[in-house]
Amino acid sequence: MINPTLLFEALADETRRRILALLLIRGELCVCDLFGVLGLPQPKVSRHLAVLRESALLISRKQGTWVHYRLNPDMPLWAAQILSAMADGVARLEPYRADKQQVDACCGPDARCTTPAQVVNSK
Amino acid sequence: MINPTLLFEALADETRRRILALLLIRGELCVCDLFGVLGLPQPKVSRHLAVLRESALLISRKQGTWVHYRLNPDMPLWAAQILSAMADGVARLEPYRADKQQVDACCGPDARCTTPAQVVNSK
DNA sequence: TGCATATATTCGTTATAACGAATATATTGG
DNA sequence: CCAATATATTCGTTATAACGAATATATGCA
Repeated sequence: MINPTLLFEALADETRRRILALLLIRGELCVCDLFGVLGLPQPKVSRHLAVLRESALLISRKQGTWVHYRLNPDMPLWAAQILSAMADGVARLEPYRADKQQVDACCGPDARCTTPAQVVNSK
Repeated sequence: MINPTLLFEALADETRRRILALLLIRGELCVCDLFGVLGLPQPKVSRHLAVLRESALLISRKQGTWVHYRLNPDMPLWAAQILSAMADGVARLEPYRADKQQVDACCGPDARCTTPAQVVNSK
């Protein structure tokens, strides 16, 4: 299901690595959280999310107007190992480190975000 | 020393993944072995080897007119894990599978090649 | 020195991918 | 239905990267 060529093309872009690194920490984030934390224009983030979806690294879940992205849970071991090692490799570098602090500050250090979408979900 | 951006840009090209996968199996190969096994023009392979050298994934060792390439032994764990997982991901796919058979046929299933260079070395 | 072999590099072209700006779609609530 | 919000897509442009062909370099040997 996951193809090495698509996976490595996806990982060749820093914005996409930042998104993946955030989702490895967070589990799930909506588009507005992502472009808020990354400080990038929404269409840019949306296009990169489309690439990650097409490479089968991410899946999306639509809830009202919000779309939540998370890692594809049906990922082969080798692919999950690559993402995990990538996260190790970037953890101490900018802008990844700032991204992590940003998402912790915005949503707290725990697994789940308290974004508008999450507030809605919890009602 | 190894930088995630350069690493993932290097891995985004299939020829470079084929080279890395062969070196993970073989340990060390010279340029003539590589372009022989890959069935690609020598200048093309040489340019891709330069990219892999500049990304610090490979180091080269010159012996006479031959240049031997191998994985950089001073690679951080996360980078080595990515290469290892990449090899797992491609092992059953073409052209990687055929490359492995080709290099085994040409050099025997053991760690060292019996290329012209190797023959010279053993004298 | 001169030739042959192994490897590297340059050059001009072409394909690919990222971008900003603008716009489209879709869902919710009044 | 209309307005507001969240997300996605299109379009034209620009930057990047890969390519084939040709050439350069460097080493070994007669």
